[in-house]
Amino acid sequence: MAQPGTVDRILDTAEVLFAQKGFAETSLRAITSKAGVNLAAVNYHFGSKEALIQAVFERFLTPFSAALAAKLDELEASGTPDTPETILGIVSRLALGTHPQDPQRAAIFFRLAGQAYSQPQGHLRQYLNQHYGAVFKRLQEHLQRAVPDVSPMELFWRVQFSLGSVIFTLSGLESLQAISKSDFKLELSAADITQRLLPFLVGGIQAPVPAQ
Amino acid sequence: MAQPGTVDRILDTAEVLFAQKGFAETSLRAITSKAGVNLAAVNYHFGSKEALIQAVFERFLTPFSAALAAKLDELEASGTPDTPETILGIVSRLALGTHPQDPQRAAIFFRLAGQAYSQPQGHLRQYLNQHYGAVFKRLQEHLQRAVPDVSPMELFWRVQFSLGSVIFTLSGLESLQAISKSDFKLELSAADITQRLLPFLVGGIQAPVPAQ
DNA sequence: ATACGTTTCAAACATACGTTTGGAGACAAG
DNA sequence: CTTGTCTCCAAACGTATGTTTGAAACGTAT
Repeated sequence: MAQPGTVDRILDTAEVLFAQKGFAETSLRAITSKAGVNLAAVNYHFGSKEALIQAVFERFLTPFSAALAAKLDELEASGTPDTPETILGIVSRLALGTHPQDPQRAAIFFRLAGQAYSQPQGHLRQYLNQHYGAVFKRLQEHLQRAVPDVSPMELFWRVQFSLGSVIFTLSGLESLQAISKSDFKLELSAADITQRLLPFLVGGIQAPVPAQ
Repeated sequence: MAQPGTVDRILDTAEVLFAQKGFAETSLRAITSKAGVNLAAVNYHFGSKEALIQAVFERFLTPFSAALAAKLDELEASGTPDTPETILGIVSRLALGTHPQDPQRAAIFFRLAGQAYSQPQGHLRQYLNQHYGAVFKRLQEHLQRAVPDVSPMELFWRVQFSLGSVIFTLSGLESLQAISKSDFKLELSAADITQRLLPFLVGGIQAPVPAQ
């Protein structure tokens, strides 16, 4: 049988390196040498570099979206009325807590997501939408019930704005933490920042729509 | 003397291609062949590919930050009280209007900025901060006066959140416009989206800070 | 007209990359 | 023991990249 963990070692290493340096800037040689496996292992187990990238996302997103779907089931069963706070709170607690054994994991993932979304060709963007779009739509419907005064199209854009805030902030977390620390002599964790993000997003999502 | 416009033709082409496909994914051969200049021209005129990237940013940011500084002078001289709407309005009108002859130019720049910020090593991020940090600080001070109830640190983070919304949205503009068009049968321009961004950001920036 | 600095150009250089290959080794089934 | 399958590995392949080179072309000033 296979040497135990070759596939996982590749995924673990690739995840970190992709987040650190980007997809194009991370070579298979860098991944395999750091993971302690042979260069050919990536093409043998995954087929290509691009398939490896997709596998990295899949490994993170599948449990996340499953957990999110479960939480939404729970919310609907309980009959709690939708508010922006509860819905966004669910997402943020989930994003930070899907891998509680490794608090850095969430930050890595958001950096990956930032990389994926800034890929202009939109290849990954399309893949993510295709595979996880359903849960995303469901989330948006709950939000719509929470802010009925905001039109669906307006809300669509506000969700995109929110996504931007989250991904951008968490994908540049280290630089921003450094600035914040030197300017305000206060070190903030990813959880701290998420806590600050929440009221910002709530304020933005339920802001009054100008008459136009 | 030089064939007129070699440098500018390179900059024009590089700007578009970098925004379309990213820095690493855009080769000097792609730039020079599309620009109709010799491959060696980049290294002759700029020194290296990285220097070309910096030059592209410089050409856009220098007039923008100068215009922003002038607008802030104007604002201070007029004695108008600071509000989030006026300050963010200045920035957004400037971003869309710095190159009025080419409305697509602003979108290109934000895609570039998105690329730069998602570069994890932060090389460009540092360069941008170093060269244009002063205007940025000044902008933040005005915002602080507009929302005195938000602590400086809280505001710092909210500005970062806002930056994320702007850059993320405008850098992925085409994909988002396509989704919006197919879902809502309505085509939106960059200016339309900026108009929707503004109340979202204002709502976020002046949202109540939780007791904590 | 000549000389000179600048710019352009085709070609080559060195290197790094993703991928492929052919064989060696391990293990289970017949 | 033999066969077959799966995994690992060193090496090589083909290609694309950023950069450098040396000569040709150009415009200007002497």
